Amino acid sequence: MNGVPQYRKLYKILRKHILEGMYAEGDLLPSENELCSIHGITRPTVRQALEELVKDGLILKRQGKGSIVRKPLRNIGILSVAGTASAIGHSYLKTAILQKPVVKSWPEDFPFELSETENEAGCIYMERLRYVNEIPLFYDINHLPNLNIPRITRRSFENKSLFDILRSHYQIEIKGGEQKLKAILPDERIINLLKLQPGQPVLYLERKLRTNREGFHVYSTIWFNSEKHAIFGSF
Amino acid sequence: MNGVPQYRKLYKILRKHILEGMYAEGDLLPSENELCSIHGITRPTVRQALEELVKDGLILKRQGKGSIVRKPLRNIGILSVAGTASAIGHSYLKTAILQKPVVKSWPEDFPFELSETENEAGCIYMERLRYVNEIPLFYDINHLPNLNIPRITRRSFENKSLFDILRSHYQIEIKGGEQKLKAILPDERIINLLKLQPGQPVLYLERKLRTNREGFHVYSTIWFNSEKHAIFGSF
DNA sequence: ATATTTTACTTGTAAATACAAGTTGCGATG
DNA sequence: CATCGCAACTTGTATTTACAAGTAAAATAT
Repeated sequence: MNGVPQYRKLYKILRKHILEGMYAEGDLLPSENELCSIHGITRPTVRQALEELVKDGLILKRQGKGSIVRKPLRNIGILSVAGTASAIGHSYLKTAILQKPVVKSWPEDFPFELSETENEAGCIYMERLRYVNEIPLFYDINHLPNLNIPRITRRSFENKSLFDILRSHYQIEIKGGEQKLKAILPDERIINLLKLQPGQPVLYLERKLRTNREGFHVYSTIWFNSEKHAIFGSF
Repeated sequence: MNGVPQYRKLYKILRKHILEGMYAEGDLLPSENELCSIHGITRPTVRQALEELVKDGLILKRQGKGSIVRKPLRNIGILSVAGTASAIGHSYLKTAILQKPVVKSWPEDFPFELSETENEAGCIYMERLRYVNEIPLFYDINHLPNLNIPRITRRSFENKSLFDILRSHYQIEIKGGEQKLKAILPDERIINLLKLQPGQPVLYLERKLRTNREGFHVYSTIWFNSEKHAIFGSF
């Protein structure tokens, strides 16, 4: 546990408290000075931890008032999904692996620009279908460069997020990314996979995710049935 | 110009330099220590400015290396739009006001939850249609609470962003927000406004934007033709 | 009682300083 | 000549201190 910065530790503690419901929406966190004396650190360090929470959208700060707790959102991977009828309990989420990770060469018509090293390394490819309450919600395909990720094709991905595995086994963390969003009429294959009605549109996303390894990106293409659930974003 | 914090001034300078192309993509900014001596401020202040640029996605930082400049994106209001064929020059963007700001009561079926004060104040309503190269790209309706924004119904909005007017005349700045995204088949009215083919889907967004005035939100509903242009996001 | 001022809190900005940790290139060493 | 290691950079983390500015409630004056 050492090697983890103090502000990071405090961030994780506060994050846990908020997500576990120790505070109601609109409650104030302890003041910065209180957090200092509680955890035996100084104010700039505390402020760094709070800054992270602001980035997550878990608090907002008001000068003269304090740090206000906001309602947390449910996430699926790094996708935030909001139900129109009811919230999605993570217990009802299921993942089917349609294609286990395999080594391939990059597709000819790959929609993203690749760096030299990524191109030479070849790629790992996988396909997943995610269900909520037994109904398919979205289908995604993922490409990542075959760079220093040994044995990834052997790992079991059932009920584990790709991002969790990258983080825990390879110390690869998602730091951000870019995405392109469209509404499209999907082709036959997607219609069958997501069990869509004819003429029913889907959200189509292309994303390039940045990681803590420079030049190592995760590329995802996602088809999302937004009839009953919407994609939710906070910024 | 006093009253503006130093880190904010430096942020604006660096932002300008990056957007005006003083640096190519991948270039390094001057080091933090160099920026300190150039502008006569200390490192924490410089780091605050750089932090803002990171948030904007204009730079990324690598420990031991420096602050790397990234390619800037074009924005329309607070929407980022990427062209599939060619980039959108802002000179080709046109705005038509379908409904000038008027005072109304909040709609019955308003999709957002309102605070007490917002509810009592009533709302300002406006509709716009935005064109790129004479082709309608998206239609948006906006609701904002009628709280301390005198004479807004009198102002001209031609070629001026709603957000620009809120900022310059009322010191209201957008600090963030939440959005819900879906792919839908639009109704007749939207089909006509955006000149869509029958059966052609659109991106539908509902957003609630937070401002520096507590309890003052801007609510937008957007129908976006994503056939030729996609919505682009950085996170 | 009500309105105003004060006070005690909150977060925001800023300086000066120190050391840790990652990156890169130069130079000594084999 | 090739390689290793060191030195000189870079950003990351952390402390200490000070004052400014916004908020809200208590104290005071009207």
